[in-house]
Amino acid sequence: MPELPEVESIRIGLQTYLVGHTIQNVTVRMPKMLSGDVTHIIESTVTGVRRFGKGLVIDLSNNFSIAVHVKMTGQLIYTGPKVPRGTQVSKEKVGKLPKKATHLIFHLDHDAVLYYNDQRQFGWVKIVETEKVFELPFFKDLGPEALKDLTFETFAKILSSTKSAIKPLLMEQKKMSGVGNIYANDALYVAKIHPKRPANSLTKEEMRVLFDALEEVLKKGLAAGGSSEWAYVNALGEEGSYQKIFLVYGKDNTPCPRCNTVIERITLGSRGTFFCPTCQS
DNA sequence: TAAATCCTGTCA
DNA sequence: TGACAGGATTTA
Repeated sequence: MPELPEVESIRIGLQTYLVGHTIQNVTVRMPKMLSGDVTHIIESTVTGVRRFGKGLVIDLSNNFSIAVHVKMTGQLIYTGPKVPRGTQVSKEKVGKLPKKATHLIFHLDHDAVLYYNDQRQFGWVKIVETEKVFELPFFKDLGPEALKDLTFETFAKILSSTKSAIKPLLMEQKKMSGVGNIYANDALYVAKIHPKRPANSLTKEEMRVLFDALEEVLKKGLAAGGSSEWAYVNALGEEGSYQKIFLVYGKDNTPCPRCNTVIERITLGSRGTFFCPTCQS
């Protein structure tokens, strides 16, 4: 499921290849995936791509933006000239496009195309004035972002202020943004903290260890180009590799890398939660 | 704070 | 064939 490292990988790809392209036309195959007036973006040129938490903002030359949240299975795939390197995108990696789950097709100049695919249709694409991006519900209430503006002091304050379980808390985008199920599970494993621990029961030292663990797993995710356990691919349709180094996520019934205890799976906040019952207390 | 909602591919 | 997964929002 795309979290900060996955969405950042998409952002980098779009920033590299999409910027400078002009949108000539848009094919809307599933109207419910798109909101806003599509005529506002025709003939406008992409000037930059920003990311806030797990949200993306494609900025256009006419002061409009395309805000995107890919949720579980959304994909933004660019095909066309790779401007920086001057080579073509490999057809093998991208696969045949459009496909069944392709809901929006942005036709660009120079025979380039941006596809929005979404198997489960949980994501959204919104056309909005650039200055009103932060009035959108998701962006409006976004908490400080992990790896960027989330300081340890703020992190400690967030944890101290509630007795709710630490793992679901890490995933609350209004408290802190960018962390989802995969990296929350792995960070708690690195920090040797049980996912059900009340957040305010952590000692200052444990909070520090967890803060550093979060940074560590997110950076590893970024270095691996994200994880492709589900539908995630980057802006060129390529998979990441972090799923190959999952520590506990999806590893139930396999031995703990540290102590060989069998990894357990429980449901916490209606999310799959994986941990080592020996290491994490 | 917990449960329902959206949706479809996957798996038992 | 039915249960299940799951981010964020909505409802109870």
